Amino acid sequence: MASSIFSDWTVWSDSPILDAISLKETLDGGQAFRWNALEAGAFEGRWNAHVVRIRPSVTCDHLEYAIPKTACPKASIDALNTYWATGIDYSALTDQLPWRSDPVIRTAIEAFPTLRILKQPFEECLFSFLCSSTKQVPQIKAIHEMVALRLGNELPDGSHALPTWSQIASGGEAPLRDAKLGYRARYINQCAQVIVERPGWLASVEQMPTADAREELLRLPGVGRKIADCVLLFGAGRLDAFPIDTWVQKILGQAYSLKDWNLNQLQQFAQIHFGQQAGYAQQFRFAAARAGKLRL
DNA sequence: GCACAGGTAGATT
DNA sequence: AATCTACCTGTG
Repeated sequence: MASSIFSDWTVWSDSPILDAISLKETLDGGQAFRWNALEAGAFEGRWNAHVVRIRPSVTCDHLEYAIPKTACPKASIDALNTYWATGIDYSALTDQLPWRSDPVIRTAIEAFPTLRILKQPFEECLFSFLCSSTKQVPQIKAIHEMVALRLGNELPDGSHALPTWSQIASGGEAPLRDAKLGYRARYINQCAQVIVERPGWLASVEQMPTADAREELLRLPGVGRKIADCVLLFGAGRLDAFPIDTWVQKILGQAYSLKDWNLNQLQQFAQIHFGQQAGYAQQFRFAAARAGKLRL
């Protein structure tokens, strides 16, 4: 076997414990778009300047990781813990969801018992979901690779990071069009121009209370309620953010008999019935719906 | 050829 | 305030 640029597999002592199906759904179910499956249940992912591999241990009671030999181990493990929000007790949160009274939630948790919400870099997450409108996961992933290759810094393994907003702004719209972003290219370029004109603004948005942060994100071209809530949920740990897309709309319509409700009414319903973990509950329903576990 | 895919913004009822 | 429609590209 050829020598690898990656370190040996190492125990990730603070790792979450996930079954294989929940792990795949968490990494490749539409929250993040830069994870790829390797052999033997392992995954390789990229965010900011990090390239990380993870896999279940032989005994499946923790995860192991590997990083490029040139990477700083301490920075990498800190980044992993942040990305996975390992400080949050997801098994306790799962138990707080209304599965006892809600058969949809119960079915979804049975299918993906250890599903988690990632805490991705806020600025990258905004880019990701600007790419996502009326696109399917494989296409979104392909777009990410093309944009990274054209505009992002090279990483230790020869692949590329996603570009910073500054790099996107400098590149203009053309490379985004080349990356098959279509009409989204104009929005992304406009966002980049706005963001570089206001240094520190986007970072400050991440720190705001959820409602204020959402209001700020909605000022960006191409960012509507759904994308804003995805960025808050998957990029800022706001589990109360509740993105309503075509899937969720269908689920709420069928399973909760809310067929003729409009988006605002559905938002209200979610806030009242699913509360502080509304977004987490939504991700369970979304995963179950996509897996065909719900009658829709 | 044509509808549809984890939307949004602007125009038109 | 609710309902069209254009906007790109890929897939079935």
